[in-house]
Amino acid sequence: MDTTERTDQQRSADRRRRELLEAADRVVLRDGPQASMNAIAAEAGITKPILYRHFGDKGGLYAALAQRHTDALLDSLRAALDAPAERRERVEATLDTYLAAIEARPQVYRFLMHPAEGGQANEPGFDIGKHSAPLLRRMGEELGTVIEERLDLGPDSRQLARVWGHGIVGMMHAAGDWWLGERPCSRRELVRSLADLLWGRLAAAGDRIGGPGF
Amino acid sequence: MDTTERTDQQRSADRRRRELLEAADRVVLRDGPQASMNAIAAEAGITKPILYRHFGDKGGLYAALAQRHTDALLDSLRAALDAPAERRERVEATLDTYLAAIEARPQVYRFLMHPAEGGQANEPGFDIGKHSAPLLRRMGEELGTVIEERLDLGPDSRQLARVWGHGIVGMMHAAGDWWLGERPCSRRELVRSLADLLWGRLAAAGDRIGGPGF
DNA sequence: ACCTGCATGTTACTTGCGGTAACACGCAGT
DNA sequence: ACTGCGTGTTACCGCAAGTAACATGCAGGT
Repeated sequence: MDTTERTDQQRSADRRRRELLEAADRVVLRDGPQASMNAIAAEAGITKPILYRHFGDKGGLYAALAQRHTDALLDSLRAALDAPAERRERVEATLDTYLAAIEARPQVYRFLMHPAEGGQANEPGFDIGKHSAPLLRRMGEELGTVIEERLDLGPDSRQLARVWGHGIVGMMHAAGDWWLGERPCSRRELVRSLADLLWGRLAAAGDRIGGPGF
Repeated sequence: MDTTERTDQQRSADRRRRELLEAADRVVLRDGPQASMNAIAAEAGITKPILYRHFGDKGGLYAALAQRHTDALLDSLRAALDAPAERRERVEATLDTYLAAIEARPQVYRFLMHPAEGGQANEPGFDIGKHSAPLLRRMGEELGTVIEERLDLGPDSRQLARVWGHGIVGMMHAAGDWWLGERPCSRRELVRSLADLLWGRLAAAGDRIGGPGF
């Protein structure tokens, strides 16, 4: 039957695709976001056109690659979010999970955050990276959904939850990016500081002597 | 005298430099961050090598361009931060100033946030765009300084203030980016929602029926 | 056995960009 | 008139994305 035949072929193609993605992964892990198609093909032991047959263009490959890592990270975050503990504990666990991930694989993380590197970006027929960070968006939406599901925010809760989701994710991201570059403190301290911020310590803080305060 | 002569030349060079930057500005405003050196040169009515004589490489041009806008935006933010009003009012004014800026010139804003486009990045002697967003970093540092200057945060206030600075800026950025793409609400509403987040409404919110809440 | 279809792989090319070398003009000062 | 120097050009290199055209291995039908 052609169904079994096609299934066989499809499975083989899927396997190949996964192998290629893993090779690409290794290269990105080594070279960061500016990994070239040639380098990826070489790592996989093949040549460029095959990559293009499998993924269309560089944007396709990057999207597939990004989705793998994004899915994995989102799973971890969901686990931290779903842990049986107090709200503050879970917020801290979520922040810590994210920071641990970017700490473990900075190159991959940079790739996920800034995949628009493509270069001249000819985009003949397709618009790769029209806005830059699919991971940020997905995390923001996800967190927004969770917040809306579980918190009682009164009217406009949907809007508010989504804004907060994107806002919190952005806070996490920017602080993590800065922290990763300068390492001004331990991860634990960073987590506590950010959680404190979310817990309203900014509003609660007293003014410093000499001025009305921020 | 050679002093006056050199001053003349230097002034002429500076004028030229400013003209070139304005031409580059126009192109970036039109084409976004992927504006090519050729296009910028053409807009300025000259050819590539002159750009390279003035700015060294693309990174140099982008850095100069970024600094102009970054300085301007930071000035606006400082003004909002320094207004004579309650803390909450000023936080909202600052958020609104930033959002108004990115709303007015999305292309420029995208350029400032993702200038790492460099491409193959030969980097013969220099490392352009090693981390991606100088504007974010500068805003984060600036805000951190302001917070530390004016708020009494107890011990470790320096660390805490810097973390908060980068965190708040990141929140502003991510939420703004998302908002700019989807326009899910008015700017005013967005500002209020973010200020509410910073004011601890996340911690204060009640659980929804059926679960322990986020 | 033979031909056909198809996926897989290759080499060799085009296009477009960042960046540079070498050459040409204009205009001070001696 | 000759020299230095800043301004401008054309023509080129290297490299990366993406593509066309050709080769090969392996099903399955006749």
